[in-house]
Amino acid sequence: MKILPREFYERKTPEVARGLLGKLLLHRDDEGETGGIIVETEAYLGKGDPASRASKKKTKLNEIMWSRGGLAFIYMVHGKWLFNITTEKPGIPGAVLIRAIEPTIGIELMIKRRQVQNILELTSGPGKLTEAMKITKELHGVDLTLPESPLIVCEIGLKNLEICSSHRIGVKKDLQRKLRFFVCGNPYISKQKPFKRAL
DNA sequence: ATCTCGATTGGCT
DNA sequence: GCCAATCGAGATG
Repeated sequence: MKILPREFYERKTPEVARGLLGKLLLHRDDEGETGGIIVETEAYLGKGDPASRASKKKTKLNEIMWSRGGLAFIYMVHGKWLFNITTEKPGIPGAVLIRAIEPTIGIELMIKRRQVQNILELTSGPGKLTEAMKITKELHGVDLTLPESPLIVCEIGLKNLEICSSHRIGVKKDLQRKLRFFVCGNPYISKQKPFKRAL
Protein backbone atom coordinates (compact mmCIF):
# COMPACT_ATOMS: atom_id res chain seq x y z
CA MET A 1 0.00 0.00 0.00
CA LYS A 2 1.87 3.02 -1.34
CA ILE A 3 0.84 6.66 -0.99
CA LEU A 4 0.43 8.38 -4.34
CA PRO A 5 3.33 10.85 -4.84
CA ARG A 6 3.17 14.47 -5.92
CA GLU A 7 4.05 13.53 -9.52
CA PHE A 8 0.84 11.55 -9.78
CA TYR A 9 -1.21 14.69 -9.24
CA GLU A 10 0.89 17.16 -11.17
CA ARG A 11 -0.36 16.02 -14.57
CA LYS A 12 -3.27 16.92 -16.86
CA THR A 13 -6.42 17.03 -14.75
CA PRO A 14 -8.50 14.52 -16.78
CA GLU A 15 -5.61 12.03 -16.61
CA VAL A 16 -5.48 12.39 -12.84
CA ALA A 17 -9.26 11.98 -12.63
CA ARG A 18 -9.06 8.70 -14.57
CA GLY A 19 -6.00 7.59 -12.67
CA LEU A 20 -7.64 8.02 -9.29
CA LEU A 21 -10.23 5.35 -10.05
CA GLY A 22 -9.37 2.16 -8.17
CA LYS A 23 -7.20 3.97 -5.60
CA LEU A 24 -7.90 3.82 -1.87
CA LEU A 25 -9.01 6.97 -0.07
CA LEU A 26 -8.32 6.82 3.66
CA HIS A 27 -9.25 9.13 6.53
CA ARG A 28 -8.18 8.74 10.13
CA ASP A 29 -8.67 10.68 13.33
CA ASP A 30 -9.28 9.95 16.99
CA GLU A 31 -12.71 8.62 16.15
CA GLY A 32 -11.34 5.94 13.85
CA GLU A 33 -10.40 5.01 10.32
CA THR A 34 -12.72 5.18 7.33
CA GLY A 35 -12.12 4.67 3.65
CA GLY A 36 -12.91 3.08 0.36
CA ILE A 37 -12.01 2.64 -3.28
CA ILE A 38 -12.55 5.64 -5.52
CA VAL A 39 -15.09 4.69 -8.20
CA GLU A 40 -16.26 8.05 -9.58
CA THR A 41 -14.47 11.37 -10.26
CA GLU A 42 -14.87 14.56 -12.26
CA ALA A 43 -12.21 16.84 -13.73
CA TYR A 44 -12.46 20.61 -13.33
CA LEU A 45 -10.11 22.65 -15.49
CA GLY A 46 -9.04 26.29 -15.49
CA LYS A 47 -9.99 29.24 -17.60
CA GLY A 48 -12.37 28.20 -20.36
CA ASP A 49 -14.19 25.69 -18.17
CA PRO A 50 -17.35 27.54 -17.11
CA ALA A 51 -18.16 24.91 -14.48
CA SER A 52 -14.82 25.29 -12.74
CA ARG A 53 -14.26 27.62 -9.84
CA ALA A 54 -10.93 28.42 -11.47
CA SER A 55 -12.74 30.14 -14.34
CA LYS A 56 -13.80 32.82 -11.89
CA LYS A 57 -11.55 35.27 -10.13
CA LYS A 58 -9.20 34.06 -7.43
CA THR A 59 -10.55 34.13 -3.89
CA LYS A 60 -9.40 32.75 -0.58
CA LEU A 61 -11.57 29.74 -1.29
CA ASN A 62 -10.44 28.76 -4.80
CA GLU A 63 -6.84 29.99 -4.86
CA ILE A 64 -5.67 26.52 -3.87
CA MET A 65 -6.58 25.37 -7.38
CA TRP A 66 -3.50 27.26 -8.63
CA SER A 67 -1.20 25.61 -6.11
CA ARG A 68 0.75 22.38 -6.50
CA GLY A 69 -1.07 19.07 -6.93
CA GLY A 70 -2.12 16.65 -4.21
CA LEU A 71 -3.78 19.05 -1.78
CA ALA A 72 -7.31 18.80 -0.39
CA PHE A 73 -9.68 21.41 -1.86
CA ILE A 74 -12.89 21.52 0.16
CA TYR A 75 -15.92 23.79 0.02
CA MET A 76 -19.64 23.66 0.58
CA VAL A 77 -22.44 23.50 -1.98
CA HIS A 78 -26.12 23.13 -1.12
CA GLY A 79 -25.27 22.48 2.50
CA LYS A 80 -22.85 19.63 1.69
CA TRP A 81 -19.06 19.53 1.86
CA LEU A 82 -17.42 18.53 -1.42
CA PHE A 83 -13.95 17.04 -1.54
CA ASN A 84 -11.55 17.71 -4.41
CA ILE A 85 -7.84 17.11 -4.95
CA THR A 86 -5.71 19.74 -6.65
CA THR A 87 -3.89 18.84 -9.86
CA GLU A 88 -1.26 20.27 -12.23
CA LYS A 89 1.97 22.07 -11.48
CA PRO A 90 1.99 25.26 -9.36
CA GLY A 91 0.49 28.17 -11.29
CA ILE A 92 -1.76 25.98 -13.42
CA PRO A 93 -5.28 25.56 -11.97
CA GLY A 94 -7.14 22.26 -11.82
CA ALA A 95 -8.86 19.85 -9.46
CA VAL A 96 -10.58 16.49 -9.37
CA LEU A 97 -13.89 16.11 -7.54
CA ILE A 98 -14.22 12.78 -5.75
CA ARG A 99 -17.86 11.82 -6.35
CA ALA A 100 -18.11 8.29 -4.97
CA ILE A 101 -16.18 5.54 -3.24
CA GLU A 102 -16.86 1.87 -2.64
CA PRO A 103 -16.78 1.63 1.17
CA THR A 104 -14.25 -0.86 2.53
CA ILE A 105 -12.80 0.50 5.79
CA GLY A 106 -14.69 1.61 8.91
CA ILE A 107 -18.10 0.77 7.50
CA GLU A 108 -19.71 0.68 10.95
CA LEU A 109 -18.41 4.15 11.77
CA MET A 110 -19.65 5.50 8.44
CA ILE A 111 -23.09 4.01 9.02
CA LYS A 112 -23.19 5.73 12.39
CA ARG A 113 -22.29 9.09 10.86
CA ARG A 114 -24.65 8.82 7.92
CA GLN A 115 -27.61 7.31 9.74
CA VAL A 116 -28.42 4.96 6.88
CA GLN A 117 -28.43 1.17 6.86
CA ASN A 118 -28.06 0.55 3.13
CA ILE A 119 -24.36 0.26 2.25
CA LEU A 120 -25.19 1.45 -1.26
CA GLU A 121 -26.33 4.77 0.21
CA LEU A 122 -23.26 5.25 2.37
CA THR A 123 -20.78 6.95 0.03
CA SER A 124 -22.48 7.00 -3.41
CA GLY A 125 -22.33 10.76 -3.91
CA PRO A 126 -19.94 13.66 -3.27
CA GLY A 127 -21.85 14.98 -0.26
CA LYS A 128 -22.50 11.51 1.12
CA LEU A 129 -18.87 10.45 1.18
CA THR A 130 -17.72 13.59 2.94
CA GLU A 131 -20.32 13.06 5.65
CA ALA A 132 -19.39 9.38 6.03
CA MET A 133 -15.66 10.12 6.21
CA LYS A 134 -16.02 13.32 8.24
CA ILE A 135 -14.35 15.47 5.62
CA THR A 136 -15.01 19.15 6.34
CA LYS A 137 -13.41 22.56 5.90
CA GLU A 138 -10.97 21.58 8.66
CA LEU A 139 -9.12 19.44 6.12
CA HIS A 140 -8.90 22.14 3.44
CA GLY A 141 -5.31 22.38 2.26
CA VAL A 142 -4.16 19.08 3.76
CA ASP A 143 -1.32 17.50 1.78
CA LEU A 144 -2.49 14.05 0.64
CA THR A 145 1.05 12.93 -0.20
CA LEU A 146 2.34 13.01 3.38
CA PRO A 147 2.16 9.75 5.39
CA GLU A 148 1.20 11.64 8.57
CA SER A 149 -1.78 13.41 6.98
CA PRO A 150 -5.28 12.61 8.27
CA LEU A 151 -6.32 12.09 4.67
CA ILE A 152 -4.32 10.06 2.12
CA VAL A 153 -4.75 8.20 -1.17
CA CYS A 154 -3.00 4.87 -1.76
CA GLU A 155 -2.19 2.61 -4.65
CA ILE A 156 -3.58 -0.85 -3.92
CA GLY A 157 -2.72 -2.58 -7.18
CA LEU A 158 -6.15 -2.70 -8.75
CA LYS A 159 -5.67 -3.32 -12.45
CA ASN A 160 -7.71 -3.52 -15.62
CA LEU A 161 -10.66 -1.50 -14.42
CA GLU A 162 -13.30 -0.91 -17.03
CA ILE A 163 -13.62 2.86 -17.15
CA CYS A 164 -16.61 4.77 -18.53
CA SER A 165 -17.10 8.50 -19.01
CA SER A 166 -19.96 10.95 -19.28
CA HIS A 167 -20.76 14.61 -18.93
CA ARG A 168 -20.41 16.02 -15.45
CA ILE A 169 -23.39 15.85 -13.13
CA GLY A 170 -25.30 18.81 -11.76
CA VAL A 171 -23.19 21.26 -13.77
CA LYS A 172 -25.10 24.12 -15.33
CA LYS A 173 -22.74 24.98 -18.15
CA ASP A 174 -20.74 21.90 -19.09
CA LEU A 175 -18.11 21.56 -21.79
CA GLN A 176 -18.51 19.25 -24.79
CA ARG A 177 -15.75 17.06 -23.38
CA LYS A 178 -16.79 14.23 -21.11
CA LEU A 179 -15.02 14.94 -17.83
CA ARG A 180 -16.76 12.52 -15.50
CA PHE A 181 -15.07 9.15 -15.06
CA PHE A 182 -16.35 6.08 -13.26
CA VAL A 183 -15.89 2.35 -12.94
CA CYS A 184 -18.40 0.79 -15.36
CA GLY A 185 -21.28 -0.89 -13.62
CA ASN A 186 -19.98 -0.30 -10.10
CA PRO A 187 -23.00 -0.20 -7.78
CA TYR A 188 -21.52 2.55 -5.61
CA ILE A 189 -21.40 5.32 -8.22
CA SER A 190 -23.81 8.22 -7.75
CA LYS A 191 -25.82 7.76 -10.93
CA GLN A 192 -25.95 4.68 -13.12
CA LYS A 193 -27.48 6.26 -16.19
CA PRO A 194 -24.74 7.69 -18.43
CA PHE A 195 -22.98 4.64 -19.76
CA LYS A 196 -20.44 5.24 -22.49
CA ARG A 197 -17.02 3.67 -22.75
CA ALA A 198 -14.14 6.10 -22.15
CA LEU A 199 -12.17 6.52 -25.38
C1' DA B 1 -26.76 42.74 8.31
C1' DT B 2 -29.00 40.75 4.49
C1' DC B 3 -29.30 38.56 0.00
C1' DT B 4 -28.03 35.24 -3.55
C1' DC B 5 -26.12 31.23 -5.39
C1' DG B 6 -24.84 26.36 -5.95
C1' DA B 7 -19.78 20.69 -8.70
C1' DT B 8 -26.50 18.04 -3.78
C1' DT B 9 -29.68 15.06 -1.72
C1' DG B 10 -33.82 12.74 -0.62
C1' DG B 11 -38.63 12.64 -0.89
C1' DC B 12 -42.67 12.89 -3.59
C1' DT B 13 -45.44 12.66 -8.11
C1' DG C 1 -38.58 13.43 -13.34
C1' DC C 2 -39.39 17.37 -10.41
C1' DC C 3 -38.59 20.22 -6.43
C1' DA C 4 -37.33 22.29 -2.19
C1' DA C 5 -34.34 22.27 2.01
C1' DT C 6 -29.75 23.03 2.91
C1' DC C 7 -25.75 26.58 4.84
C1' DG C 8 -21.43 28.84 4.22
C1' DA C 9 -19.02 32.18 1.28
C1' DG C 10 -18.95 36.18 -1.33
C1' DA C 11 -21.12 40.32 -2.76
C1' DT C 12 -23.57 44.19 -1.64
C1' DG C 13 -25.46 48.01 1.44
